[in-house]
Amino acid sequence: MPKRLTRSFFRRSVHEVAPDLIGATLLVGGVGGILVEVEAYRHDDPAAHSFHGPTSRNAVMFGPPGFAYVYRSYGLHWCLNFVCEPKGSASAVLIRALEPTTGLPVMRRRRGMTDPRLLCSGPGRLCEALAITDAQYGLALDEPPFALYARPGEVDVIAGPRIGITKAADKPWRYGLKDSRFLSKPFRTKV
DNA sequence: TGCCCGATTAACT
DNA sequence: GTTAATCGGGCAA
Repeated sequence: MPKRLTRSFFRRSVHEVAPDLIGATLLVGGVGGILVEVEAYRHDDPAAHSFHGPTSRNAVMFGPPGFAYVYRSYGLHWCLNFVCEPKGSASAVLIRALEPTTGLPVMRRRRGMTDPRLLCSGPGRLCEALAITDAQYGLALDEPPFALYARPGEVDVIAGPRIGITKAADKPWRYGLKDSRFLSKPFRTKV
């Protein structure tokens, strides 16, 4: 079994942590798979929830790294982030997609569909499949129900613009597993 | 206090 | 391609 990641893994720049998460395995309550798509958000990034300073929603982003930031998106969906960098820098990695490997029947039931490519390909879909809600807000990522495992070897990581934002939309801070069929959207191949 | 918009998704035309 | 569902945050008044 690959090495277990501890919270010290997150004590680095969000732009080092984010690409290093691609290929790692995330399980929540024993259900999950291989991370194939994430995005980095920095405290000085106008698109980041922490940009305007601490609020009750983003408070965990201003705490120590290695904890879960969960927020409601569009009043409907939950989105999962991993807090990074030294305490107070308020940076986080948005977990956008994973390749389901463990607990497929549970995920199919929660999502109400069977196509494995639609189970966790998108931040809201992923949270529904893994049963992430505000109940996981602020929990440590190296303790149950979370379990993270380092990727077994090197992988091809590709970068591109982030999705669904209008501010700082030109920054290539979306990272993905090259040629994965489980991305929420394909990365535009360079011409 | 009220208004607009957003790190989305599924179901439409 | 467009749109409804649905609600907290930021900002103007």
